[in-house]
Amino acid sequence: MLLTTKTSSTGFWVCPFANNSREKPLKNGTSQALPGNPYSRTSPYSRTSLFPSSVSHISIGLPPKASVLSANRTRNIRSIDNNTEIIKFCELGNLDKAMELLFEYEKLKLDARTYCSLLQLCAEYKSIDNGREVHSIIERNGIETGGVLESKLVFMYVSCGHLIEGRRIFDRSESKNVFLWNLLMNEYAKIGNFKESVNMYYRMLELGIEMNSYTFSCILKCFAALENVVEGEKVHEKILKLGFGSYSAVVNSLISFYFKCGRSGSGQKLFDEMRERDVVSWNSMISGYVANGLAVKGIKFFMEMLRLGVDVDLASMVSALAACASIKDMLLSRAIHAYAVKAGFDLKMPFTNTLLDVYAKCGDMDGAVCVFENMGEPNIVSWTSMIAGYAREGLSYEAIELFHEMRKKGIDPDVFTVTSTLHACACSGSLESGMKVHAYIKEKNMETNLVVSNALMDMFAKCGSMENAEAVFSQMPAKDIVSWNTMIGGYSKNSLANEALSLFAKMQPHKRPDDVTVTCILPACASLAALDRGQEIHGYILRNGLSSDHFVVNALIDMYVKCGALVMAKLLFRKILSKDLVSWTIMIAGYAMHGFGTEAVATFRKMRQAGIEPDEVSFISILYACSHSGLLDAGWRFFNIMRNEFYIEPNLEHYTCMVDLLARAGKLSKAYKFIKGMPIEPDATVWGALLCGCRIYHDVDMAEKVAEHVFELEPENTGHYVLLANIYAEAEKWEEVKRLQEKIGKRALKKNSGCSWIEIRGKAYIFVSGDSAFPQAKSIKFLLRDLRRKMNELGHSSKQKYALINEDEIEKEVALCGHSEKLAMAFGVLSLPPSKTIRVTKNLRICGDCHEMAKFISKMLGREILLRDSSRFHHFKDGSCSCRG
DNA sequence: ATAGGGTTAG
Repeated sequence: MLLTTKTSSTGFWVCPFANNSREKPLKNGTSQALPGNPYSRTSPYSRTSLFPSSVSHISIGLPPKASVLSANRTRNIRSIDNNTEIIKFCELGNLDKAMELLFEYEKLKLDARTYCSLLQLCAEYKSIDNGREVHSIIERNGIETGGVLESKLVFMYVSCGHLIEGRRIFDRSESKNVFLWNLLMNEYAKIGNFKESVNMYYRMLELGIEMNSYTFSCILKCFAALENVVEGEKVHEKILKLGFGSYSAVVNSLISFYFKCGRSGSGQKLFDEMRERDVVSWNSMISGYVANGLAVKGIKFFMEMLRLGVDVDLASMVSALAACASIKDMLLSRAIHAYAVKAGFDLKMPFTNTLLDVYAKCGDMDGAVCVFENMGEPNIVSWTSMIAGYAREGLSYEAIELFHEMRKKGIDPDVFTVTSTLHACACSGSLESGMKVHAYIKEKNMETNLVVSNALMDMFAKCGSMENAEAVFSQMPAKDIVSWNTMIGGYSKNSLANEALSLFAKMQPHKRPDDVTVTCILPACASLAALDRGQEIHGYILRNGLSSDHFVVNALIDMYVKCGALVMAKLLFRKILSKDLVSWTIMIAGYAMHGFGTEAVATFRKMRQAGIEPDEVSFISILYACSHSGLLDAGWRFFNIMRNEFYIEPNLEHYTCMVDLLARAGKLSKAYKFIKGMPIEPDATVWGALLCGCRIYHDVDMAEKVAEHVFELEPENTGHYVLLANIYAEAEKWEEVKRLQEKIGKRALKKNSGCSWIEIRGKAYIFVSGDSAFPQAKSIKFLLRDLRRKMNELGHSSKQKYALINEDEIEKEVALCGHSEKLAMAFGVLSLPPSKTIRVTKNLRICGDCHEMAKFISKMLGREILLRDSSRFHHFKDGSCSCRG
C-alpha cells in the first residue's frame, strides 16, 4: 500500500483494511420448502406396499367385470353403485381406474362425496390434470359446490401447487372454514409470500373467524420471517387470551419466533414455564441458541436431553452437530456422530449433510470429501456445502469446478449454490467464471432473488467490474441495506470515491446507513481527503451509537489520518480500549505519512509491548515510516526482524520501501545492487524509487541505467519520462532533454494530467493542469504573479531549471502538469481566513517549484499549508516543510 | 385434510 514513487497512484489512499475484510454474519432470511417425505401416509409408495396384492389384482382383474355389471343395472340403482364403485377405487389408491369410471359415467350426477374422494386422491397424487377433469365434470353437471366439495377443490388445487386457482375458488366461496384459511396462509408462507399470509390473518381477525393452533403456528412463522416483533407479540397476547397457552405446538412456535427475532430471553422464559415439553420444544431451544451464536448453550440443552432421557430424534442430532460446526468442535462432533450411528440416524440425509458441513467449516476439506464420497447420492445441499467449504478455504478453483461438475451430474444449482460459487469467483477475482455463473442465474431467472443479486454485485465489484455491478443494482426491484453497502463498498475499493459518495447520498432516503455502510464510505472520504464529509459521517456515527464497532473506529481513524487531521486520529486512537492489529497499523502508517518517523517507531514498539504480532502490512507501514524520515538503520533493523523473527517473506512493497530508504540516503549503488539481488522480479515502482533518488543526488549515469528498466516495465507512464527529463535538465544536458521530448511526442503517450483539489466549506474545488477555466482565475493568476515577483526579489532561487522543463514546449499538457497545486493553494489563500490551515490534495507528486512556492507562501503570508500528494503529507510552516526537502 | 424443531448463502 504505502508506495513512495507511484506517480499516478490514488489507490494508496484507499484504506486497505476497514471495508475489505468486512463480512457480517446475517440472519437467514428465507426458508426453503423441504422435499416431499416419501414415508408419509398419503404418499403413493406406502399404499402400494400396504396393499400390494389387492392393487395388482384389481387393476388387472376387475375392469371388464365392472363394466359388465354397470351395463346391466337400472339407471337409479346404477348411480348409487357407480358412486360406491368409484369411491372403492379411490380408497384403494387407484386413481387411473377411478378416473376411467368417472369418464364413463360423465353425464351422471354423482354424489358430492364421490367427487370429494376423487379430488382427495388427485391432491395426494399431485395430479393436476385429473383434478382439472374432475372439476370441469362437476361444473358441466351443474353440481352444487358449496361446503365440503368447494373446500376439496381448493385443497386439490393448492396441493397440486396451483395456489392462484385455489385462491380464486376460495375467494368466491361463501363457506370458508378455518381449515381453508390455514391451508392458504401456510401455502403463501411456504413460497415466501409472508405478506399475503399476514393479510389473510388480518382478514380472519376482521371477519371474526375462530382461529386454532394451526393459525397461530403459521402466523408466528410469518412475523418471525418479517422480523416484526411487535405484531408477533400481539399474537402472543391473543394466544394467551384465547387459551392456547398450553398447546405445545403453539408454545413451540412462540419459542422459535422469539429466537428468530433474536430474543433468546423470551424463548428461554417460555420454555421454563412449559408444563409439558416435547422433543420439538427441546430441539427449538438447541437450534434457537445456535442460530443466535450461542452454540455452547445449545449443546448444553442437547446434553440435558440425554441426561433426562428425553427421546432424541434426528432434528436434535442435526442441531447439536450444527452447534459443533459453528464452534468448530471436531471432537464433540465425532462423539455425536458415534451416538448417531448407534441410534441409526447417521444415514439420514440431513445428518450426513450436517456432518459434511462440520468438516468443511472446521477447514478439514479432506474429511468433507470423505463424507461426500461415502454418502449414497449427494443432494443439492451436500454439493453446496462442499462448494461453500472450498470457497471459505480460499480454494476457489475447486469450488468453481464443483459447480460445473454438479450440473453435469444433472443437479440444478439453487440460490444457495450460486451464492457460494459467486463468493468463490469474487475471492479469486475470476470475472470469467463469475460471468458463467451469471449466465446460469439468468437462465434460471434467479436474478429476482435479493441474496443472489447481492452476491452477483459483490462478485463484479471484487473482480473490478463496477459497470456490471451497477447493471445488476439498477435493475433490482427491491434493494436491502446489503445491496447498498455492497455497491458503496465496491466503489470505494475500486478507487471510485466520488461514485461511492454520490451513491451514499442517494441511499439516504431509502435506507438508514448502518455500521457497515459507514465503514464502506469512510475510505472514500479518506481517498478524496474530504475532511468535512468525513466529519459529518463521524457525527452520524456518534448520533447513532455506531462507535462501539471496531471496524467503524478503525475506518474513522484511517479517514482522519488520510485527511491530514492527525491530532483527531491520535485522540480517537488513544480512546480505543482494545486496539487491534489494524488500529496500530493505521496509526503507524499515519505517523509515517506525516513524516513523524520516530513516533511511528515508538508506536510500533508499543504495539509489540501490547502483545500484538505485526503482520506484513504493519511492516510495510513501519518501513515506509523509516524511509520517509530517513531512518536508515532502523529501517534495516525492521527489515531483518521481519524476515528472521517473523518469517515474513518481503514482497514488492517491502522492497520498494527499502530501495526508497537507500536511495534517499544517497546510497544509490547499494540500492542498485539491492534490487539486483532481489529474489523476486522488481517492478517499475521498485526501479522508480531508485530513479527518484538519482534525481535528488543528480546522478545522471545511474539514472540512465535505471530508466531503461523503468521504461521497459511501464512504457506508457508519462511520469517516468518527465522525471528523467528533469534529471537531464537539472544537469543542463539540453540535447538529452530534447531527445526525450521527441520520444514522448512520438509515443503520443496518454496524458496523466495533474489535478489538485481543495475543500472549502464542504465543497470541493478542482484544478486540472492545462485547464484555464477555474474559479477566480483572474485573482489567482494575479496573486501567483505577485508571489513570483516577490520570490525573485528576495533572491529565492526560483529555479530556472523547473521553469525550463515545465513551461517549455515538451507538450503543453505535460508542461503544465504540476501547476494545479499552485492554483489550488492560491485559491485557498484567497478563500479561507488567515487562521485556517490550507488543505490541498494532489493526485500526483508535488513538483519542485510548487514545493518552493508553498514554502514561500507559508513564510511570506504566514499561512499554514497541508498538502497531500500521492506519496505523503507536506506540512508547510514558517518557510519550511515537514518532508525536509 | 392444514402446523411447531433439523442441513447449504449475500
